[in-house]
Amino acid sequence: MERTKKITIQDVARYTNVSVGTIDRVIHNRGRVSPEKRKKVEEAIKKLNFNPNMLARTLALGNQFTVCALIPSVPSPGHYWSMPLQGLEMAAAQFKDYGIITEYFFYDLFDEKSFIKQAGKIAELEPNGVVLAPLFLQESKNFTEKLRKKGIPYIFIDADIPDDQSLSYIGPDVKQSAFIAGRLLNSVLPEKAEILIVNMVKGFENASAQRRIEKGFKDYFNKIGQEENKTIHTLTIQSTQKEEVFRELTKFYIKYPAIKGVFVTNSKAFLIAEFHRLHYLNIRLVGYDLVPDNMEQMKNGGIDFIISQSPVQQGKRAIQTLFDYFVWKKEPQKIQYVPLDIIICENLDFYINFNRHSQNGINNNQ
Amino acid sequence: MERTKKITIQDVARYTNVSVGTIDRVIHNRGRVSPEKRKKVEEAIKKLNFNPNMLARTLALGNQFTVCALIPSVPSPGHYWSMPLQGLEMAAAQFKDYGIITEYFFYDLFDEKSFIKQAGKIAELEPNGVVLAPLFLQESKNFTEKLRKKGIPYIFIDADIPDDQSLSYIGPDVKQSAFIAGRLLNSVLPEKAEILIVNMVKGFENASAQRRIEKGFKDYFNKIGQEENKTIHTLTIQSTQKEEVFRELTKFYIKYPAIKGVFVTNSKAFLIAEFHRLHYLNIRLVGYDLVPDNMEQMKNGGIDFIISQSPVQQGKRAIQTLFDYFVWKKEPQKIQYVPLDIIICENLDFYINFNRHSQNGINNNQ
DNA sequence: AACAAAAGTGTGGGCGCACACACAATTTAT
DNA sequence: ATAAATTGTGTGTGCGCCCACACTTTTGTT
Repeated sequence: MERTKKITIQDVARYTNVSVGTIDRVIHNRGRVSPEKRKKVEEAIKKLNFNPNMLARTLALGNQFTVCALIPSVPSPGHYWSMPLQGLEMAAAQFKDYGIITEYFFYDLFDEKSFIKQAGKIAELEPNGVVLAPLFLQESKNFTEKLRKKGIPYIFIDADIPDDQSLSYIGPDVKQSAFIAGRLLNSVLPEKAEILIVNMVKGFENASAQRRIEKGFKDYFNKIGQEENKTIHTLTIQSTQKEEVFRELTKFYIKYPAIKGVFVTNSKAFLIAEFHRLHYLNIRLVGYDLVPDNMEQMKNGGIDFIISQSPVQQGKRAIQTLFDYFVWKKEPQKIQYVPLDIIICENLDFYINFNRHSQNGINNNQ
Repeated sequence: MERTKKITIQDVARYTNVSVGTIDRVIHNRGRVSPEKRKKVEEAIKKLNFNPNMLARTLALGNQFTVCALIPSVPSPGHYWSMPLQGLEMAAAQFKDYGIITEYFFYDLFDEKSFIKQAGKIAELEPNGVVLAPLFLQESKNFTEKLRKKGIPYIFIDADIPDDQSLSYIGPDVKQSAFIAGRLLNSVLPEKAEILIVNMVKGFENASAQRRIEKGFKDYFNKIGQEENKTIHTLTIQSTQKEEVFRELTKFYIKYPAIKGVFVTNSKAFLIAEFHRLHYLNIRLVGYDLVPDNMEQMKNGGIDFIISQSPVQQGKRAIQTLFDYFVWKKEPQKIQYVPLDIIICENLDFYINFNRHSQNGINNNQ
């Protein structure tokens, strides 16, 4: 078909009888151009509908930006943190040719020392930007303070530290996610029922998130005026080890045998599901995150609902945001909540498949 | 920080003591290079980890691709089809500088003549690729046949024509979406209940999709062994006009006053919700698509679940797929199902907000 | 052997843009 | 008045890559 000739800076120059240099000057308005010509050029740009070719611009500028990502390591293939990582990598590939260089620093989810160590490395590198999952509260605060002093912008993913001067937070609205959990669990429970919230903590993870989840969950039942009908217990287990969890659960269920629904505030709902299955307990279960263990339990009916917080998106978005910030000088929104997907047995497969394949990415040709 | 010098074709040339021309020849293996040098170059590329800069390549090649999108027009701001369009536009902006030129052709959802007319225009233009929503079955078949003859690849979005030789289908798995609807409705219904499926058709839309939805919905109840407990009625209304719909509903509900749950197979669930509200009917309701009217009814409790089929994603994906096909010569998957999001009152806002803002897009800086 | 054809290789121009620099036309300072 | 600083403008080079073309060497043919 007849090609709509794309107009270049040269076309504008010819049209206005000035040199490309002048055009360039008015585009970047760095002065040195007479008012008349400037006006003529500006009009021509409008009239010809000229937009600079970003590829050429990027190529000509040739500047580079390094961004460091500080996230938990991925101990096993299907682990939760493989998903944000995947998103980061996809976006990194996409923007590679734009001069975005992405480096990854992994820390042990249960060892704040490793966090400090890796954070130190990043601080030393002095990158142009940082993406971090601030799972250790105090250590993260120390780190971001250092970054602030050096003038390095940083973005939180997955968990937030409110009131911190981060460039942006990209992750779930935890309170709302708890509301959803409440709603979902409530929908499959009888009018009157006892409910259990299970917290599992190990190490010194950013526990404020868990507390906010718990609160949101309870708030939901207040909000809908069900606080009379539903008794909500809380069980906090200082481990994610199966044996330990099972022991605590046994103890609890003996004491409170009337539990009809359970809400697990982290990605370990599958443990509870296993327990239920083992003891032939017919208890509704809601949990977080589309990890393989949870998917398996969902498929065989041990988990009723999974709330997924777009982990891949989070990674992608983070890089995207920094890219926009660096290259287009676009100030991001301070808070970027991601979709909270409700997963049930029936739509499970789509979420698995859709995110696997070359979701997007300019450059996924190898 | 010390910048990881990105290696170029020149570096490879210097390293291997051959000219860039030769390097270029082996990269695109278009022959004319002796076996020894070829080997040396290939090794060097591996060793130096050279990847060609896609920006430079695109710039140098300078070829253009026109893609035409044939979709329903957007009669009002919040209309369903504004969302796929939004996705198309976002992706179009993203790939503009890569030489992808996107043109839109709109047809009237209720007028197959307009479809034929617009399709004719596209055929005349002979673009490099086409994205179409094949809502008119026969007309679409005629169109794609013409495209096939001309060797123009095309992609279906939103609705599929099975067994057609399209490059790809990007849209929901309708059967599965109906399963989800069944599951959701069932979860909020008593053990024994009467259910109503409402079809609304106007004009000659691709009705096979609706039939597949209906079948999938019924299949779900068979699958879970509830066909005994649930009586499923079907009501087909030949209009989407409020008055007409209300009249038919009245007639139906008088005849079958025991209906406890309704499943609407298109995006007009809000009409049913209004009717229920008007007559103080406490009936559970499941429908499709996050259009403003539905959102409003969901907020005031008239709709329990909305299933959303990632409309924005569909548009984005379509352009992305053609881009990959043209520029990277990447053969797409024949079927690309999109996520089926389950929307409830509690997560509604996220879906609204998240898709509005610069979801992504290299080039959204103006 | 002589010469044509083919294979192998390097050079240079161009894609669209940014920017440094040279120079001309001012304006300002001395 | 002249030198100096300032403003206005054009030219040229390079970003990394692709490709047409000229050139050299090898191979094949009668």
